[in-house]
Amino acid sequence: MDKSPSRKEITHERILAVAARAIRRGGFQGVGVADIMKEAGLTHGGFYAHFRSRDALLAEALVRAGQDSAQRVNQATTARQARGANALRALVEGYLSDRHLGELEAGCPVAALASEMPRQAAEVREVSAQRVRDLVAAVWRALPNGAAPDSGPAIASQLVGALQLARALGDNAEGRALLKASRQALLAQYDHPPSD
Amino acid sequence: MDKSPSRKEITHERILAVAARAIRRGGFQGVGVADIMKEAGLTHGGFYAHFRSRDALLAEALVRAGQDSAQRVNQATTARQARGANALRALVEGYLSDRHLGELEAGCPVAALASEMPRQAAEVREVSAQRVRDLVAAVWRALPNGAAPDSGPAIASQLVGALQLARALGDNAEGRALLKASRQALLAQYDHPPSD
DNA sequence: TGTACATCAGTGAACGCGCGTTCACTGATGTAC
DNA sequence: TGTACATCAGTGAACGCGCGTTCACTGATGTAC
Repeated sequence: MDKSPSRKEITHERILAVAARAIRRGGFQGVGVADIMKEAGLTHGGFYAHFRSRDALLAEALVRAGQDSAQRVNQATTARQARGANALRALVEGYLSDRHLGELEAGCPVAALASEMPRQAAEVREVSAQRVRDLVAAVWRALPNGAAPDSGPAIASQLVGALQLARALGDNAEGRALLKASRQALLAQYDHPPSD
Repeated sequence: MDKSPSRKEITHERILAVAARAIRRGGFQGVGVADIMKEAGLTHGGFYAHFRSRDALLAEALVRAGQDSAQRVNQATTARQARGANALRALVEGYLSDRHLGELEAGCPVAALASEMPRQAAEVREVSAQRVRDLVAAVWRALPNGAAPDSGPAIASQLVGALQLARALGDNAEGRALLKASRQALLAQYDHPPSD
């Protein structure tokens, strides 16, 4: 049975929740120990009672961001499936939605951080690689039986790339247009709607 | 007619060439004024005779990186076309090559920097958006006549996404496998080889 | 061709600032009797 | 139930360091005569 969490564990979780959002908002390099602690309602001095180093926080925060995002994706996907979409269509429409374009801070950490990942310390890169594997696996699960094995990585790439290019264009008409084009191209290829 | 460049212009170009590689290697945030100047064989004090600010350098360096990379892509594409590939296949095989996976520093700046772009100063974001538009346009030019209009953004997204995910996995067998899968999926969809 | 001077590219010290990390301390929590 | 004490989470000052930016200066380049 779960022990009820200690005071320290509660604080640890609060720091982590703040950091998981902060790394997506500001990037790995845009996040400071003092900022995180302040946002969690603490002073920076206490940080090292909770984490070995800043990199250790980044690694833990990335894991947390992945969990949060996976849960959100699952909820959104389930809701779309309840309205009649198949698994792949539900995933693609959710991931490449205007909503996800804007919600950088609570969205997929791979899309938010991919180009910074190769530049991180080893412990952060390991967690990063696992986030990528998990994303590819999630796409794979949404594919119909008998899909080509290459489709998992290919579709995952397109999801991440489209969101990033759209965000680079901006959360505006131009960005949304790119997102829509990628979404429609994907659905046309992998999810031919029933002709009626 | 071109004036022969002044001493200052030559130095300016040298700083820019160093910076164009440095931003791809270290990211926008990983690049320091003093580092750039040192690598260009100068002291940091002279920097502000060449650039208004660090952000102004980042913007100019990104333009330069885009030009360098476009030239490389064009050369590689032309070489592959000379060996019989059509324009799209040549582009995809070049962009998603093991070589490009490893040469972060001289490769496509959009793939190297995409997730950092939304976090930059306005002058850097404007140049970033233009890099994205140029990439989509380059893909469009490689498509056969009559291709669906959505294919430009969709394929550009997949190119950028695949390179980034592969780099996050590492310049190793796992990263190359993801790259290969994306490449093959793309070519199977958009460039059905002649059956023989 | 040679000298005198103005221009200008680059130097290096200095600035204020914020970073990651350490540490002696405080004050609240919880246990022992 | 109440007091005494040990534990422990969090505080806040301090550290060394590197950053972007400024500026008075130097020494080389190039023009005027």
